Amino acid sequence: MTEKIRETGERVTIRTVAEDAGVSTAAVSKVLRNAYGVSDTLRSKVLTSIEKLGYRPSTAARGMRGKTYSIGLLLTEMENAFLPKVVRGAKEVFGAANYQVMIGVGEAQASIEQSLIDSMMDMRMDGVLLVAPRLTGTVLAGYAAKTPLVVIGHHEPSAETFDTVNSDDVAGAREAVCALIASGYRDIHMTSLSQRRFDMPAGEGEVFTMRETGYLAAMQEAGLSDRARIWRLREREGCEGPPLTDLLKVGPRPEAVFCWSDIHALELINLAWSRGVRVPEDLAIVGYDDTPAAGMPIVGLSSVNQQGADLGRQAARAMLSRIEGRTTPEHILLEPALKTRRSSGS
Amino acid sequence: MTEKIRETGERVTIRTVAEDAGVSTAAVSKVLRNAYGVSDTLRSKVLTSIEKLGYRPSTAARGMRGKTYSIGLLLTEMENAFLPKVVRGAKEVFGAANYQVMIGVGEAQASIEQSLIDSMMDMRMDGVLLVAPRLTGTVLAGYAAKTPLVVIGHHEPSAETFDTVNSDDVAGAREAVCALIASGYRDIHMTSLSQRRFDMPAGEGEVFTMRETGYLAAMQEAGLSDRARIWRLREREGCEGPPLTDLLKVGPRPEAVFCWSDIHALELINLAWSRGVRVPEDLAIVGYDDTPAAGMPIVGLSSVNQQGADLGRQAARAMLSRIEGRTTPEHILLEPALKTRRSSGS
DNA sequence: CAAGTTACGTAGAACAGTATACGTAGACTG
DNA sequence: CAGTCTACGTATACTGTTCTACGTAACTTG
Repeated sequence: MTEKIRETGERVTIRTVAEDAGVSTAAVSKVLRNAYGVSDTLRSKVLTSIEKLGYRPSTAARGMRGKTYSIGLLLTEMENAFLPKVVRGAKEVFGAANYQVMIGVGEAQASIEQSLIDSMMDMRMDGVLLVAPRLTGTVLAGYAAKTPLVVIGHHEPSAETFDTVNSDDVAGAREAVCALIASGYRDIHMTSLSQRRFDMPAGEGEVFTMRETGYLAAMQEAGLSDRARIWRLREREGCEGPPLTDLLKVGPRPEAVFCWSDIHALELINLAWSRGVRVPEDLAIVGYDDTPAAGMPIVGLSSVNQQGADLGRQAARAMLSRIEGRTTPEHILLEPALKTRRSSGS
Repeated sequence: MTEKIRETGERVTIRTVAEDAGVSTAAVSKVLRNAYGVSDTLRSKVLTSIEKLGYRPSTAARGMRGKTYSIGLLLTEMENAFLPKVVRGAKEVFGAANYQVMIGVGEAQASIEQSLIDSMMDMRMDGVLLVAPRLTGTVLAGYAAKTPLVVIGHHEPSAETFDTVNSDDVAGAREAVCALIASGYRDIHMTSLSQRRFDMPAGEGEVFTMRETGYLAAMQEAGLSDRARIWRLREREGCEGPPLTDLLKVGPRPEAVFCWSDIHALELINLAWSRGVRVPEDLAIVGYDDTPAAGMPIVGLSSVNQQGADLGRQAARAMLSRIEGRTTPEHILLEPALKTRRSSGS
């Protein structure tokens, strides 16, 4: 009955290896997971067979009972030039721990994000790492109940079931605005996004909300509250719409603008250039994220660097410890640093 | 014996659904795959149970016998701003066919690329789509024997076992160089990468090789062969090294430079700006890929657009038809188009 | 109305691993 | 020298699907 050594076609499975090495499949499995109870002789026998046959364990099968040694990483969109560093940092740590990272791209839609997270769980990935998701804390908690979850770029310090890793956006914004004030600017406006949810407790929410808080705090500390103004632009609208062009009109034009992201800052700097508005003489600009484009000499955009690689690394470490069994939440905050370039004046 | 309805903990499997709907697991599976042999009554019974229980099929288990409805997409690196469009195009087609796309990032190292492809196959993904891989045709053929394989940005027109989708890099380069010639430039140089393999038949190889061919052809057609010069820069060295700065020295400085990629072109345009070399008056520049940075008004870099989204879409279509069973190879070539901006003169 | 199709469902093997219970040989103890 | 402990391997149940083979009921057809 066990004699049917019929050719299984091509695929070399754990059984092929076991047969070749003259041991049981479980023994092979043990060697693979270097579990307890394997002698050196057995181990080497199995290892040579694996080598000889070019065997690779199937992650799919593995996922049914054990772990898959893979992590799902969800990005909201690929266009944001800030993400590569985060990914690189995370991959560095995960790679060292022998985890593979598979990335899903959410196209900036909550529904796509959700279906991707579901897929990652369906694939039995060992954990899911979210970067700047467009999901509410409730939804996140729902996922956290089913899989180890770590979130980057989403402030939720009271979350009990998942970890968050963030740059201190309040401090970053404050630093940027303080630098503008120190350079002598007084009429400092800010560009931000339109709010999607209004029911957030203080200290929670999306990163741009935190940056607004930092902006307002810095303005207030300098006694400039009455000059503060936040231009809320609809997302994906770009800066072509009336709001941002209005910002450049001579009448109400501020002396300086703090942009919640380089996405806005770069559009603004280009818009200014196109209309002959000199930067920083007529308009100083500070961005956020310190993307590669900001660093191009021809652009020279001052921008807050939030150490993407470190965010990624810390998040990956949190994930690993959570996979190891940690259940107490961790909420990590990293210090950003303003990178000063031409666009913010002297 | 079948009476042990002991609580399985939490997980709702195909069995839970079958029990709830009062049918066999196979019936549920059939509904899921909408296979032949399911009555409307049975279908709706199963569907309501699925809905009620919030059941989701496990991709991992699915991978063991059937397909996983997931595609592995391998990117060489994330930094290249040309990739998002390709990904978006591919996701568009895959998404419509209900496939999930999981992305792996190769960090520009062949060994990492290989381990990612292996992982994707270990996860039993239904196909693997490679973008500008650093792998040889032989290695690619090896993978193609084991899984449906489509490659973007790697010319291998004689490959029998996998498909390729490319922009016509020879034509693109020729168009770029012809445009420069038409604008009156004669001393036109090119930047490229250092060759890694020299044993390629004509018509095969990496994209920059093709672009060199197009450059040389255009120069020859204009009788400028003796003025042609290719500066080969080591990869990842950036443009800080001696070669590229040399290019800007007054003595041998060309009138125009065709860069194999915006990566070089942007560095060059910034380098020129920093040194007071006017673009295009002192030096005209044309890049390749038409990345977002090239389109910024402040940069104004002319660049060859190779329709990334279309590349992605075509590749995804090829993948789907290959998964459906096609075995004859397809080698698709798309027409690029030069986007003219300030940097290439009048 | 018996025989032959056709449609619908089901049981159970298969897939490629993990994890656990259990048997055994050798070392250690009193 | 019998009894216990421990280290090591093995057998086997288990995971969540797909898929093949088969049984049965309803519907045609002669």
